[in-house]
Amino acid sequence: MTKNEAKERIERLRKTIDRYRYEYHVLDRSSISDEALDSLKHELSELEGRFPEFITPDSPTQRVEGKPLDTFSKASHESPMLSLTDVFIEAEFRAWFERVTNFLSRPITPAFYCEPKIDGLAIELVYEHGIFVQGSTRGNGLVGEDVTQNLKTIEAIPLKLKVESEKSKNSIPHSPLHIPPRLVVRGEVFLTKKEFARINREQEKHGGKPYANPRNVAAGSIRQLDPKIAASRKLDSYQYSIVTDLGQKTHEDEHEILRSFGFKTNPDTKAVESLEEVIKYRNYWEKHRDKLPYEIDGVVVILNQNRDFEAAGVVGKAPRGSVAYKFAAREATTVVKDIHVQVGRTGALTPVAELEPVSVSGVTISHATLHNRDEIERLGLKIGDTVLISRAGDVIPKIIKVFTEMRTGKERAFRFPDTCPADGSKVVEDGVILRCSNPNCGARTRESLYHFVSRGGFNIEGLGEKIIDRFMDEGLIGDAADIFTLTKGDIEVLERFGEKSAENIVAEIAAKKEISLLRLLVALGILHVGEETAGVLAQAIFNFQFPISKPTDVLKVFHTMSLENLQQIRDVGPKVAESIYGWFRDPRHRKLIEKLDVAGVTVQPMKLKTGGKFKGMTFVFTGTMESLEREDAKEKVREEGGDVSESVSKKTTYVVFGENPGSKVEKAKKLEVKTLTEHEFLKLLTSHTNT
DNA sequence: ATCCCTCGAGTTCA
DNA sequence: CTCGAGGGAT
Repeated sequence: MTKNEAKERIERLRKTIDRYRYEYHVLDRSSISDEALDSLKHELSELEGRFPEFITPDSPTQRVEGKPLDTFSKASHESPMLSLTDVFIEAEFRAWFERVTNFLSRPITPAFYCEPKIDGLAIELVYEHGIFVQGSTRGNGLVGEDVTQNLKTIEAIPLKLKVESEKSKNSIPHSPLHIPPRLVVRGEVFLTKKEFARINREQEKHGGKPYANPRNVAAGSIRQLDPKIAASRKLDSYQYSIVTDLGQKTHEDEHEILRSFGFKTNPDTKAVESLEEVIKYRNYWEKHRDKLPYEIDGVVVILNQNRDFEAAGVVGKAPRGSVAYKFAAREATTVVKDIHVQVGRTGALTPVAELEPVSVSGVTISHATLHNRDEIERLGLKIGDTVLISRAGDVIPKIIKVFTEMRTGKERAFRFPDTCPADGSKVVEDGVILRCSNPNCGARTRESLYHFVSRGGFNIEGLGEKIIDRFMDEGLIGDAADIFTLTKGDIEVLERFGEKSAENIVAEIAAKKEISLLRLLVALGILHVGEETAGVLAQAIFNFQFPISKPTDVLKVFHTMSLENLQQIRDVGPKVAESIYGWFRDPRHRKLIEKLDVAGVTVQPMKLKTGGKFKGMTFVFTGTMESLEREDAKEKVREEGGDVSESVSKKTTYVVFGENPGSKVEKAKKLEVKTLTEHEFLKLLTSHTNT
């Protein structure tokens, strides 16, 4: 990057950040998430680090946050309300503890108190003789806004402290004997995800733009002049610390005392005694953050011994004895370097964005699919744009927003090619999808081969895309049938293939020569025929007029069927029928099937179980199972006459879940569909009761 | 004609 | 996982 380019980018980043910061901090209303804003700020400070000559005093990196609004009267804090230093990775976290130890210049016992870091608004509450008298926001740390009236609408905040009975006083070790004349506590006001979603639904119903995050709405509600608005939003609040000295020795004590006074505290906090346990706690919640009813972006770690915490003092605007151990951001901003077009098995042209690599949810992302032409238009994306990306379902990278204000004018519009990038054939439209018109397109042949050997199809392990590419490029194979006539000698002469690996591949291929009718139909890659439809077809044609034992039998059967015949089959309508009909009448496909026969591929006789014990039931699998592969499990269900589906609906009989189940379990609960663990499923499978 | 349910296809990274 | 669209129900 040249100096001039850096200067321009720095300026644009500042402008963009300022705009969203204004929305965020002053209007409590933002169209982007904090993570997106952080990502932009991060790039800015990095650029400023490389080009310090461009740092200006008004840069967002130089600013101090949070000035109180004039609309509220001011409330001074008894002691400054500090912010927290962030750490993201284990090494940074360990470094923090080392810094503290060094600073105290004495070894301290690693005793920490951990709590979820809620995405909300920090508040301070003052009680006099047990009565809530004042509540305030953080403001600039020294002076905040007096929002007492609004805080009074929150049910989780007691208006009057609870007085413990003599009996319970004894059972709670640190419960104070008396209500102190003055008590100052701090905590967080937040919105549950559910309430946030409800408010956004309302908002959209009235034609407004949805809010980007619950923090903004919580802050906005508390900073309303009209308490009725705050009351209409069901805000929640946890308190987490006591400013007043009541003789508490640890942070854990403070939580206990808070509870005894009738404050609501977070139930998921934990006192631990080692760095490892903190890391475990943090990683646990990173994985399970969706289980919590509120948004969190990390965990707060504090030295549990108040003596240590206080001795550690303050560094900058943050206490040294505490850190925010944050999760990897789920959103980040980056730049689209280019857009290229991929050709799939069906000839579909898919645009893919090449990104400046960026870390999202702890994984470096460098590509993101753009699906189709419409998607690019919808986003208004140009090559060179600065974009916001996330991972759909925490897996698939996705561009969610284009920062048009970051444009320099050098961005190029992307033009979809009129010809296939792989072979130059004409491109034809098929709904929103563009396809290469040439059925023999090289890219399509290649993709079809990948599909042929994939799980679902012939399931030839050890024959991945890289190796297929290699074999094709070496001229060893031209189509799927050639795979079965590969010999050890063919392979072992290739560079980087030894005798042993050649042997393994050949053995694996030979072992998969016998295939079920269902998988054969999937492997062929007929448009609109996936696993489900293949299953239905297999049922329909097996023993149709003659038994099927080899690939050409399949060919014969389909040649006896008219379009009308095909449409008699369940789940087969005009489009699917047309596709199947045409496929088997294509001379190239006929030749392929004949070659498969010659190569020795055979079709397993189908165990046609009428009235298996799963008849009429539909199973959905999710997560990883220990004892058996997902494909095998599906097979077993089908053998017992059951159906397997990929999506949960009210027609689903059972959802079977293994390790790390996806969202399907949630959906099952919502639809009141029964769920089974792997163990329960196996028991059901081996039981002999016909239900 | 219209809605709802499902299926198919394509996609990323380690 | 998500989108688009095929198929079947209404």
